[in-house]
Amino acid sequence: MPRFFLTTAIDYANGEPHLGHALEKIGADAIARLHRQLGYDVHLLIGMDEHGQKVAQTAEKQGVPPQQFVDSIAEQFQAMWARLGISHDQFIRTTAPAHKAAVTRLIEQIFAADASLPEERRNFYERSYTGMYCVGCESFKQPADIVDGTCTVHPTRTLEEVTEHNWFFRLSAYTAPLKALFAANPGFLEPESRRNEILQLLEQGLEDISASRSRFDWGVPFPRPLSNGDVQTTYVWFDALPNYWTARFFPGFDARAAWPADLHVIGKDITRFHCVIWPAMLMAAGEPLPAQVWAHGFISLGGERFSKSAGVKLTLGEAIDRYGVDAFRYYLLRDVPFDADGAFSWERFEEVYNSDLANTLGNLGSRSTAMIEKYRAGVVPGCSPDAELFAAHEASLAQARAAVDGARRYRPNEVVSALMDVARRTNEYIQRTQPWVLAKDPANAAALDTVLATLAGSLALCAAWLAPVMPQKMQALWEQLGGPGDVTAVRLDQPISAGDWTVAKGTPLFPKPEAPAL
RNA sequence: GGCUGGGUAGCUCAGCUGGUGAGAGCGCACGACUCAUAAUCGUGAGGUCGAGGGUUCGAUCCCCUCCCCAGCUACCA
Repeated sequence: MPRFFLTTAIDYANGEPHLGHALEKIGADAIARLHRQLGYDVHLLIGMDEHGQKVAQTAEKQGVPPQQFVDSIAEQFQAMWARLGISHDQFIRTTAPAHKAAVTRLIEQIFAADASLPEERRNFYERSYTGMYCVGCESFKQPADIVDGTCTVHPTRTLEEVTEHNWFFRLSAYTAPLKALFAANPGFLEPESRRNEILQLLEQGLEDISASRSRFDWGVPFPRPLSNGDVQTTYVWFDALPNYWTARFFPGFDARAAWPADLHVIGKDITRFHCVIWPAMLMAAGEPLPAQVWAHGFISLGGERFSKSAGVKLTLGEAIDRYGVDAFRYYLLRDVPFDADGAFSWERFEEVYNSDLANTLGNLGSRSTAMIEKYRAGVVPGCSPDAELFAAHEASLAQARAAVDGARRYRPNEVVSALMDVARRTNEYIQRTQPWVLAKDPANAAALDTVLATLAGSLALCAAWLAPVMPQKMQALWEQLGGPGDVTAVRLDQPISAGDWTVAKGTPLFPKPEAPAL
């Protein structure tokens, strides 16, 4: 069984989970579930990035120790992922001892490689950095952030010129190797628009970056002291990025988490870190690179990019409560292409729920199970389904598969649309064959058998293929059809037959909200 | 400023390397049907394919200029 190891970005522990976090997890979860049902041995890794200055500051403002603070944030995130049905195999936290030890190990691995290099080529070296420091932000400012001698956030504070002595990482040495990587394997970063940004960056040439910090200590101590004896704190990205690599050093993890990963699912705002710094670190350490990075887009709200302030207008809880978890997952995956941005709106959510879920799919389930009960006492005829219709279905399934495990990967929204094609096509088929007319004349029994078998078979396909998107609702549909066991265990790469199942029409899968009284 | 991507029916978007009548879903209008969650099916509505110019026998798709939107332009993450 081939292995598929995918990760999401670890979420920064300085606030509550919001729609943007959810989009990434739901997308990665759908990809993971689809791969499981396609026969892969999947390992989905998610987690929290809990170090760094902002976390320490936020904890201080709330008057709690940082560890206690991140513990409560991590709890909130995990509760949300459970509620959303995220099927991760591992939840990593960068404050875990196993992670911290492994980060040290990776950095030491780079130092070990440096031992055989001449000094001017070593990856880690000490250097003084002089920059404009804003006391308000407690961080150095780049020229672009400085207007009239002050930072844009704190115009009343004067910037101070501060010199800091740090460990540096020779990122500049990786300009050429990274260019070679993209030349040999353009697909390392998808989609293409994001790749172009990185290629442009490489064209400009990379600058070295600091790998340690002196101004705060909420992090992993940098493994080697400076020549003056000071022990600094590892720069957060040298702590956060390695989580993908450190996951396998946790107790109980084995080959499924073996490095390298097959896929990093990240937001488009952090491609630079995952496609430049991270591969450079791995090259320095002599480690293999992940197979692919997928940068998804963002979801906006009311025309504005999603952020904490926008989160005030929309909490995940109310979005989930509107039509249920599965409908929320469906809406996000259906309406936000995984390679571009999308917009959230209640109007659109309602439209998608009514049209796709209630009318097209839910009603197809209702009418099909009703007819099988009415005309065949609930038993699905054992004959073959309509060959022509199923040939068309097969074409849709091929598209769905290509969208997740082929030329178009990874686009769960295309899987969703391919399966809606199946449902729509089946509704047309019903209208065309008119089973209620066939049922009136016993001479048409064989034809009616074929129609009913086709309906059950088509619905079984929908249930199995949409289970990765809507696990609970599709399990309910599967049970109404009389399918055996757990729908999430159904293999998508093998034939699915509903012959001889016993259906039981239940309550509507996607009930429409009560119409307002006029 | 530089770079990248985009501007196609009311809405969300497809349209591979240029070629007979520019498409889908939703919404809308009309019609059909009754198995079904007043659901479904069919038909239609005719959008200067951002603007202007160019190349070509012919361009939504190629080139140039301009306008508008989004993103990136590196150590907060």
